[in-house]
Amino acid sequence: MPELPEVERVRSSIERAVVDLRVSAVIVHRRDVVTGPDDPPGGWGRTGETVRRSPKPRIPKQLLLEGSTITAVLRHGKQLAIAGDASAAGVHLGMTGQLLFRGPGENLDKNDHLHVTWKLRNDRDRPAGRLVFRDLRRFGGVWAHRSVQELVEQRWRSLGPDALDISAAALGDRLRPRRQSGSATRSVKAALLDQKTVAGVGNIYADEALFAAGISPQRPVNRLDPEDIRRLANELRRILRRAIKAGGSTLRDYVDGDGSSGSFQFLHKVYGRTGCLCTRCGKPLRSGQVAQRTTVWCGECQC
DNA sequence: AGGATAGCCTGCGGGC
DNA sequence: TGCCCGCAGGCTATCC
Repeated sequence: MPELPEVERVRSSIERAVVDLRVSAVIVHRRDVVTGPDDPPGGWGRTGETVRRSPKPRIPKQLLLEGSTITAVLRHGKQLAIAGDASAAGVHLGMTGQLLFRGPGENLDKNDHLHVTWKLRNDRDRPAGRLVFRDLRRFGGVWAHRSVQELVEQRWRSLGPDALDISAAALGDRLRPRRQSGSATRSVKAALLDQKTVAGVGNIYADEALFAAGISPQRPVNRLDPEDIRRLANELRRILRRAIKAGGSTLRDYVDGDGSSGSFQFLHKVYGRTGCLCTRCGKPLRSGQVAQRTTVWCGECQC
């Protein structure tokens, strides 16, 4: 659910609250949500044939910001990084993840899917609240790194350019199949959801951008002309910016770092509106599976 | 190489 | 009321 606009709201709200504070202690309530710099990329014991929930090595607390002063909170696509002066923590919210700031008096239930707590102190060494990572379904996680450079190298380098300021030229370049192999061309929706094409787009904003650009989600990428790509890049940037202004889309779990929900869900033109009438032509919107995801579009306005 | 698929995880709403 | 089923969805591994 959190896509680029929601993650950007989390970033700015958290950054405002925690920059210049020092992490006096970090508490990992659930070790399997944390991945260390030398762990396998998918995390430890979380995948495939490996024994699930196998014991994993303890990660030194200094790698999870303990003792660091927070210098910035960064974002690329849907990924966050809390930068400290001695280490950096990557945070991915997945479906239901939340990064929340709580002031000194404010309480949270430790048993309520709370996985990591960073205790914060100000420059006079007084308690200044805490930052917590919550995640009901645990599709998200926290990545411990020695530095922001290491985090970017290991986790962000393989991602495409950030969708918020993607140019038509960059989008066109990324959409083009890496190698021409016969007729194997994926749909534009599948390409948009692929974080290596462009970082930050999920199911909601893919559908909204394709509707705004008048392009069918099923259209193969090799049948997009330069004008289609120009419109798609423009609409993508425009919708993401409007969504950030509206505080993002809150469907169920999403709130920003202060606990505020968004209102862009009221401005969706297609997502979640199967059978409703198209705002442009008045015909009912259709839905189906595209790129293995529930997709809503207008059969009249998008081709 | 890219596409389809399964699996991770929990809560909720619909149907019976 | 209560149970079962399907669905929601970001990402990775695996197989085709």
